[in-house]
Amino acid sequence: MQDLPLNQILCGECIETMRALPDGSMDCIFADPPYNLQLRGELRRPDESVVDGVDDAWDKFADYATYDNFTREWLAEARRLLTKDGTIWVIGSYHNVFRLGAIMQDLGFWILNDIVWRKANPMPNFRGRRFTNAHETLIWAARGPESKYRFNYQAMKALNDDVQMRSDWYLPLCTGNERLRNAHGLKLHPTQKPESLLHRVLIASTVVGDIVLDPFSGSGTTAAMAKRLGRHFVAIERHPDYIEAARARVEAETRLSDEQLAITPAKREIPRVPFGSFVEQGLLPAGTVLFDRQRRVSATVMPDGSLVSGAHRGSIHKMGAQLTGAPSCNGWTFWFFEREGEIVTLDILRTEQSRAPLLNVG
Amino acid sequence: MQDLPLNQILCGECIETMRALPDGSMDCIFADPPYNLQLRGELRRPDESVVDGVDDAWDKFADYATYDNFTREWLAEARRLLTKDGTIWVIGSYHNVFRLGAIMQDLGFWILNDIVWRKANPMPNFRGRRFTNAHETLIWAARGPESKYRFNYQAMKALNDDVQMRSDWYLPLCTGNERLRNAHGLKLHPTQKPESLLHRVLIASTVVGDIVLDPFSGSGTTAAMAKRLGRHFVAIERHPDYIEAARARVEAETRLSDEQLAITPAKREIPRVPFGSFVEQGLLPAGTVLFDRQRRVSATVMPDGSLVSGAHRGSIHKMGAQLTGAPSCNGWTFWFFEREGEIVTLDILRTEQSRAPLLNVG
DNA sequence: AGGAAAATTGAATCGTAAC
DNA sequence: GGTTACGATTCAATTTTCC
Repeated sequence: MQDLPLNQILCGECIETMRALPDGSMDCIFADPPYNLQLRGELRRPDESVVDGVDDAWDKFADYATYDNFTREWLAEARRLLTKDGTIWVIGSYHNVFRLGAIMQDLGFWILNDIVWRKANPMPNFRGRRFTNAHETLIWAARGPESKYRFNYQAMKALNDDVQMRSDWYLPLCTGNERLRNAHGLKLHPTQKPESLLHRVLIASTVVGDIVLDPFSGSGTTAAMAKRLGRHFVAIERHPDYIEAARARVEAETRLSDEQLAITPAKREIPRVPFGSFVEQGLLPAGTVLFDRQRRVSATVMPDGSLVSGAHRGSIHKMGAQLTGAPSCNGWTFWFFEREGEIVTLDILRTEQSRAPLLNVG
Repeated sequence: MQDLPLNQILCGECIETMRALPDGSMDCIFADPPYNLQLRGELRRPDESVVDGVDDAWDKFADYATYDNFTREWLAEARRLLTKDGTIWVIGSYHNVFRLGAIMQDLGFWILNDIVWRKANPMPNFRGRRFTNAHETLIWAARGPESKYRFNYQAMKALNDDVQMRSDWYLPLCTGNERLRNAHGLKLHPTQKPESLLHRVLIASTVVGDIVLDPFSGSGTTAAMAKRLGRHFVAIERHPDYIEAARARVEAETRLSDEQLAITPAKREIPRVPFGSFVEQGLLPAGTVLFDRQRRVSATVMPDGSLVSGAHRGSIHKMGAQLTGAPSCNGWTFWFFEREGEIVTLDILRTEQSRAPLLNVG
């Protein structure tokens, strides 16, 4: 672990570069391999604009056998690099994920979960010929059935408003300022993953100081999030433009403080804090008006900690779901309110609470 | 289609029984194959009660190769039985779905979507060692890449509050009265699928009168829902207890009325009416001036139903495309004209026509 | 400046009836 | 079966432009 090229983005072919790294040197691997999309013609939106699809050479394979051989090779190397108790995450779509999963099983990986990344804002199906392809799949696997892999259960539970994190994650695409762009203002990389996805992956399955490998680094999301979260990374990428941009991105990233990095202890569950306790304590007065990020819906806080909006009344979660028509809703992150002229998330109450243990309402 | 054992639950081994059915006889197939779950020992809840998992003999395979061979055999038969434009649905979990999907692709099936069934009430992860396994995956595939498969897009959109249906479906498990039970009140089948799931599958990909095959019929959900929705079924099951229960279940089921079975029709299935027929009937006089929404271009209606603008002459579609430089154009929604002081879309002619069948111009 | 309307965009395997 | 021409089809989130 001494001569590892830590916290670097290595330039080279993925398989070849992995071969130069020592056995059992990685605590975790995140891999976003080519999807082998096999797009045929150009696709237009109903307004006649052309969809900018993935037509890069790196996503072209002659046939399934060629793709499988490539997949088997890099996955075998990945398994060799993983520590005995390490885990690997591989992301894909229906075009390739079945081949990925089957080959992983054949190589001896032990699948722990398949995770569905439900996209908040997927591209629609413009021709009305299929269901909106609104998700991608992550396979999370241990090196083998006997691995004592790491899973930060309590941290995941805390991230999910104190109920077990499910295998379906609802996260937005990488857009706006987060998306890296070239000199012409066009997206640098066609498939840049959102930081929120890597954040959850790393928090779930690694600890501070762990070494994370990304064999298909691309725009460097894994590397950047590893640095932010106090993990080490080894990233591999072959395209010089991506490497240059990713290095600048990592450079600009700052590591969080140890305090911020202290995740929920795995031993015992932190007492769940009901929303109503904040109202009781006057930290959020009854009568306060909450609204969502877009200010499309609003509701008023009642003295018992319920929300009222029109004829509806319910918990912060129920009301968020009801007013948006969603099956469920995390009220802590859904609602916002105004405080000292600023708009703040409801979740700030819990954040501040955890830093001030004297106000324990457990 | 004459000697098919329609609307019966056949007793026998799945592959062998399929072999006796003729090529291209099934419009749709729904398959819920064994999951190859490799549960090591009993699973206990925190209160020490035993979780009633899948441990039936039919779900045991020696290794991946054995499972793959079985899978390849029944999927090959399924493909033979499918009509040219038929589709197949296969459901699985991370234990087996990657092998299913890869083999389907190898056999020539063309995947249309992978659908995530998000369970409203999944079993929690009692040990806290993984994410709650809260979904199963359905693979929806056509017989091949050139299939003109059926997808009732408008019906799915209507089911989803008029936004197109996504690839993630949120549906409850099969519980309560819907769950078949034996004489002891215990669940009859370990993996009985909810009727809502089959309802959506059948409404999405079949029409009234279609023939649906279920090679792993189990508790008969596919057969029951096919009968209710006016589809024919051929079901295969080898376990006598399941067959008996499923036959009684189907018997008790009633077919909905034709009225209740009417779904939102797709526009492309409504008979076409040539634009010229409206001119012939005088519903739109020759000489009428058409213009686009922004009144940027205009054209005059000729007696033969063509449009003229400057030196150009052509159909409503060709002219719309030509005058805007677009590669194609739907003239019906592109053009407007003035009627009784109001600006109306050209498409109003077809709308009014369909409401006044006496004006039949067929 | 501020608010409203318009434009942009995303890992996409995205026609078919009629002649 | 091949060819031609019709004509169906989009959601959410940002960002940019317009008033």
